[in-house]
Amino acid sequence: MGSSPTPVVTRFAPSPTGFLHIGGARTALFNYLFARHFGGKFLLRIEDTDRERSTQAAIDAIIDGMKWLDLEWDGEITYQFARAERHAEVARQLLAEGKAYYCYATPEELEEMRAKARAEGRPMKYDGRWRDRDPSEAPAGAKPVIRLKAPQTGETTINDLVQGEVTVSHEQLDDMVLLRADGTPTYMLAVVVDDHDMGVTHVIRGDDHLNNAFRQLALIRAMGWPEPIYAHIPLIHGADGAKLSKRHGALGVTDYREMGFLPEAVENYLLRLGWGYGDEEIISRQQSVEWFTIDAVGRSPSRFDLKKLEHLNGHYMREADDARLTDLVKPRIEAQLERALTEAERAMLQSSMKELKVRAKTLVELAQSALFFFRSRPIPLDAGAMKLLQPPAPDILREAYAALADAPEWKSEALDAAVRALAERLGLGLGKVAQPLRAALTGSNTSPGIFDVLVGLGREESLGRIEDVMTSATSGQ
RNA sequence: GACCCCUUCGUCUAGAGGCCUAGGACACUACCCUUUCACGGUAGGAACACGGGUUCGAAUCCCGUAGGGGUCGCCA
Repeated sequence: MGSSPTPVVTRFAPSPTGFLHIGGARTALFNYLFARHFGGKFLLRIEDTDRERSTQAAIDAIIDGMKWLDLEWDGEITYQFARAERHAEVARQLLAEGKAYYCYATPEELEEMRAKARAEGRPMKYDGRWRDRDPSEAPAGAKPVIRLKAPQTGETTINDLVQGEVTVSHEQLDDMVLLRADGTPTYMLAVVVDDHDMGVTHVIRGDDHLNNAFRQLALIRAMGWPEPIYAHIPLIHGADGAKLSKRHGALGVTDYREMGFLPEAVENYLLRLGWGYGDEEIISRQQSVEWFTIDAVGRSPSRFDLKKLEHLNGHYMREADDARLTDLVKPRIEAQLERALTEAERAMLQSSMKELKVRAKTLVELAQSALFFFRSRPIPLDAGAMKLLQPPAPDILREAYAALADAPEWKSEALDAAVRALAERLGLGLGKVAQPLRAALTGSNTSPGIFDVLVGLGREESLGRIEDVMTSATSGQ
């Protein structure tokens, strides 16, 4: 493993204006893995300088999502807004050094400027009209912003760990606002100051920030601070190829928890989105820390594929501990049933988990498939079950009832033997007997193995359910 | 509009000049297993955006074209 000359410090810096979305989660994951790979630090900073849009609920949701994915950050969370005075101090320093200046241009003026630039096919940037003007020319009573004097000639090349060498001409840069008219810092100022003060060595973020990097670098250079290493990772796109948004059903990372996904499945999926390690598909946390390198991240955006996530989730559910799955699925079942499960029922659920989990791709499906165990008699029958109970099923069930009732013990092997013997005696395939039984016992045409169902349900409940459909078949319709 | 980035099966990717008649995974199809559904196994269809170079040889290097994406706020 390579060791960095300086300790690696990465950071995840979401703005709390909504939940932790799936793209943000991936950015956090990459930052986390990169730091852990090098034995460095992974910091969390909440960019709450937009007082209008930042909410405590969003902060809670982000932290909740990070914890769910087990992305443990080092040290305390940094809240950007709390550092506003420090940001302003940097702006004033730049002003004092002549590297920044007051600008009195009004919003209307700027709007007009942009419209004109666009019409003339020029970059839509601030034209620097107050750059060299004397503040004495300022309109009376107008509140100025502070702008950075950005370089106007030459070019900057960033050696991005993901994007490679990217060069932008300084003519493309404009004098960005550092401090707003109300004295609060802009994002551009805040990130640069915070990253510096926090000792961030590697800025790993979405490539929607690639252009910002050049402007931020101008500020860093004005301050004479060390430049961080950048890695701009491609965004996740929806199935239609456009930037992921709510429309694509890509919600907060914790919405995937609601949808019944396991965090390790989401993590594995996110990791493989835009990154690969040979033909490896199933990758543990330990392996990913060991294998992860940022330069192996692809440069092209990738699309979100729920099917693959489901497949991965099915895999991780099969591997998951039965007790853990039981705890996760129990509340879902209770919600459906609108009652609590007894201790005995919980135990039964757990002992059936081995059979149940191989058939489900999500916890939602798992809960659904386990529901029949806890229904009270007579259990509801779905369309598939009704079909299986058409004649001659009732007659077969009568025979089955007797055979099962006579079984020497209520164990899988004994019941298996009894039912097979019956099928043979009737000259039928096992399926001809098992399917009606399944319908009677589970109310559906799909379920775990019929003998596991019988054992799980127990003798009394099983025979009772068979009896229910026998009687309703004779009396009904 | 300007600038920046991207382009291998439907999707995620392997591939860093000959190992590629392009590999794996998801999805799909067929078959096997089988009491149903899954799981598992086997097989199959499916891609180097296009056009020029460079080279003995290009998915891999260069240049164009087309398409897609991103950014251009006193938002972050």
